[in-house]
Amino acid sequence: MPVLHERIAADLRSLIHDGTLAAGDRLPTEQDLMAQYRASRTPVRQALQTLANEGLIDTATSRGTFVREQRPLTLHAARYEREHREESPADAYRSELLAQGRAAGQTFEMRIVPASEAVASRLRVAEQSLVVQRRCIRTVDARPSSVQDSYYPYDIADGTEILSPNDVKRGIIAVLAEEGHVEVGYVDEIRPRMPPQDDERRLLQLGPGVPVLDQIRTAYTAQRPVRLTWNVWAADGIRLVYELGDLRAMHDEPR
Amino acid sequence: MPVLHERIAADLRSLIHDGTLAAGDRLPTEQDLMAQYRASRTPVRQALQTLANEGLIDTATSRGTFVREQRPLTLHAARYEREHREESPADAYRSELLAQGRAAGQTFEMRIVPASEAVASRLRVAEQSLVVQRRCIRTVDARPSSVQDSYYPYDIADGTEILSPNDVKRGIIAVLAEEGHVEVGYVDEIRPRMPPQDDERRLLQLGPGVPVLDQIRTAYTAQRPVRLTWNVWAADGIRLVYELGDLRAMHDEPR
DNA sequence: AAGTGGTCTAGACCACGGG
DNA sequence: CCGTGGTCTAGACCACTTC
Repeated sequence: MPVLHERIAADLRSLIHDGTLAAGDRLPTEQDLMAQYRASRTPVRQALQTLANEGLIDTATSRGTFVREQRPLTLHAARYEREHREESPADAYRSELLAQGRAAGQTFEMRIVPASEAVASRLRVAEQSLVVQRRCIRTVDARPSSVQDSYYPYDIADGTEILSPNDVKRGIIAVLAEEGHVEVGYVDEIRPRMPPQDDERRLLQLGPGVPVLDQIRTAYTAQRPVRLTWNVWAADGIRLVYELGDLRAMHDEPR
Repeated sequence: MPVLHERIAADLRSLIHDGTLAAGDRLPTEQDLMAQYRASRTPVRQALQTLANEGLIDTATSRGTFVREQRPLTLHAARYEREHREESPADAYRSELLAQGRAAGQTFEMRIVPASEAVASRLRVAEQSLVVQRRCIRTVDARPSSVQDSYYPYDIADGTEILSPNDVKRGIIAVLAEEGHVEVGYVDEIRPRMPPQDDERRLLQLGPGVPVLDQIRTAYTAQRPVRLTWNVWAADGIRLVYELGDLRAMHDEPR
């Protein structure tokens, strides 16, 4: 038989998995659990920390411990259908959320910043040279879901709507294309990262110990990289899907 | 100023980041830290647990606490070059590791098992119907790196090398093609998952609290799904790269 | 045998949120 | 004000590794 804190964790995990404790429900207090297991606070708190690490619960100081919503968002990062339908990415994002019964919101912000090493090497510009950063904080069901920073070389953005501080309805990719920068492909890097920087924690409203997922897309014309889109997702809230090849005949959704 | 355990964690984190403590080095013992900070064991252990969650250290019972190797493996899950060069996936994997100065190893195992719900829905076979499972445990630098389970519908595998208990040199995709099952595309699902099941923890030699990344590839012919390849990676040890579109002119490597 | 991390007890004080 | 989780002290015993 495992040790006490593991038994407590296993018991609570079962209650959550079998639905006795549903999303949003409050768990027994630490005092309750101490009484129930005739244990001291240490193993009780260790069990709760384990579950918090698993993303099953959230603790709220002075209020209690609550079962976390477990509905990861599914996003098609590359989709056969879309490539052949000319929908703008922003619209695709919104319609994909709606299809999953989620409410999408976003805030925009435009800044001109010196390129960090990570941005410069991908856009192939000099470090510290100016790039346009368009930040989009996306919310799902009124909770922050991702921080998306898109970067453009300044020489490309200059004099275009890319410098607009607002959402560009037809999509930045279309703007780039009109300016003669037609994207022909992109490279996506997917990298889980252990707990985020403090500012990311705030933006995404993450508890400590919750990892994030970077999705870094570098888009190219036939000549050069023209766009870098850096998404940071809460790791336990996201599922990315890449569809490759000719899947016309295959359009069912795996679960 | 933050609380004690956060200061201890921050101090140790700095020592690791600035190289004072290098990969493989042993950290001060809990007793040392208690003396150094004139603290009790609780905040010391909490600090160490924080770092363990961040994937920075490993604790080894009775031996000490050690700085963890921090060199994520980069794998091209989809690559323009490869699609046009006809290298078998297994070879591509090995050569990619070699290019990063890593030593690759793998063990094979073949079993015939009833399809779980997750497998059945993706391969579009009945739940509990028989499928062929080929398990490949991959090691990098003599440490387990991923567990890869490939599943094939039994009617397709029957009478082919897919039932062989050994590695198939030219690759299973080639075998499938010879049998008339030519893959035309695939769907990849990328899903971070909070700490893994106990058996996965053992196979991947993961500490508690370390998340994993599922990469689930369902490959299709023009008619049906014929292959399901389910990779489980230690989340902090992997970076996946997808190259899409015509990137012939663009073949530099982002960092 | 000595030292290490893993587990657990029994207390304490605090800040914060809600009646 | 009271209950909650967050932090911390000061001990204890254990299993295991290393010498």
